[in-house]
Amino acid sequence: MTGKKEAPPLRRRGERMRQAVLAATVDLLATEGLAATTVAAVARAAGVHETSLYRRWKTRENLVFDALATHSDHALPTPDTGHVSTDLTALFTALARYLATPEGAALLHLGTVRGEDDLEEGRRSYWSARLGRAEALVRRGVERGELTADTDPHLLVEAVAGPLLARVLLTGEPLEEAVVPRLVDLVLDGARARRPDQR
Amino acid sequence: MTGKKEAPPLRRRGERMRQAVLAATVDLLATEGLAATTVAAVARAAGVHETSLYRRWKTRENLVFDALATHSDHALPTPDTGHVSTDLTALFTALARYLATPEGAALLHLGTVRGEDDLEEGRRSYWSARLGRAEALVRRGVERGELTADTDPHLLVEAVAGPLLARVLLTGEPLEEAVVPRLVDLVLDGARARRPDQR
DNA sequence: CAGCTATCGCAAGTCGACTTGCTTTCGAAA
DNA sequence: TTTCGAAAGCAAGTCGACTTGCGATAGCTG
Repeated sequence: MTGKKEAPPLRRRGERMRQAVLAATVDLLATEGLAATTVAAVARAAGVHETSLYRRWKTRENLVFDALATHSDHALPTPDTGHVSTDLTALFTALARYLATPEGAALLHLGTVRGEDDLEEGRRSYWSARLGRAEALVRRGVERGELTADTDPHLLVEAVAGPLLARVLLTGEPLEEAVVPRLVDLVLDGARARRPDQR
Repeated sequence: MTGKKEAPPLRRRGERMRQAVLAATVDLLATEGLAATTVAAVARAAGVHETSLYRRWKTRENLVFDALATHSDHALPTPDTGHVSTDLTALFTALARYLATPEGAALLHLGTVRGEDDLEEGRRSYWSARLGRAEALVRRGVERGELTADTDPHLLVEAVAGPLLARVLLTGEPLEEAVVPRLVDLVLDGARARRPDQR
């Protein structure tokens, strides 16, 4: 036997526990699928009690979404090629690619805002942050003179991102990457065609 | 007493039962909210056994979605003003207005495609039908010469509808009707700007 | 190192979605 | 009218999400 205790129940607390649980969740998600990623299963895999999960994340959806949101951070680039078109295409192609994976689809489904007030704030802020990143690309394009000053970055980004999300969530269409540049071109052309006296 | 039977347990079957249940579901949804619209509650309200609901609709989500889908049929117009811009604006303004209601939001949430194969076919076909209706408007515009022949109706419609859905589902933004004409203009301008030699 | 408290472990239980096996009855064809 | 299969009623039970109350302890603070 080792000199140390054989298997101290491996008490996890605070941030350490959080990390272990999120890792176990992502792992379960990838290997067993969303349906099998039950709260009890995650608790077992992470060596933590089920109640603790509920106390920290309140609901299963919060837990899984948190895990996926944290995990997805490393999946989306922040391109800066000097051209709005290229930047947007790169960013949203990566998004499309990610949404085509099981994890991406799950993230999208669980990232849906249901109630009004509660702690869904996490969901809202997550998407706001992601879309905000894309809006920055557009703003840089405006500063470079590629787009007119009256361009609405928010609307423009929504027009590109919305269809991608809608495909996955609504019609379940394959979401080929080829649509991304077509969408970007369509929307950018539309933005450039706008007359400045537009109200 | 009446000459007829006083209260024969009001046996409902087949199509009659279906109508009664869907009506009861919509009613519950409107008065008590989505959370209170439990399968047991619907069964009680419709005077039908819970098991019967499961046998016909398989899941609660299918039931509620079916009820809302049937109900929403009367909420969306099929405009024909002679101009693509006006037509699309009218159609999607109505959609935006509907999505702003509790029923509309619920429909959107429950209309989300989750699994792959099963009987989610209803969801997919529902949205395909709606979007197809909008695509017809675009096609008419092409025939009238308002848009070039290489216009992709599917992509164009997605570009307008996607952002509306995304707002409700993801960021939960208010979804003011004013964005609809702006979106329509943006996308139509983009479509008109496309060069025919585009691959 | 003693003390304190937020955090976690644990047991027991609620609730609603969904299933299964069996009986009853409607309703239409023979 | 008789008959017979599909559709509905009914009972009992599984399963997973979520709650509650209480006892145990980790781990920072003085």
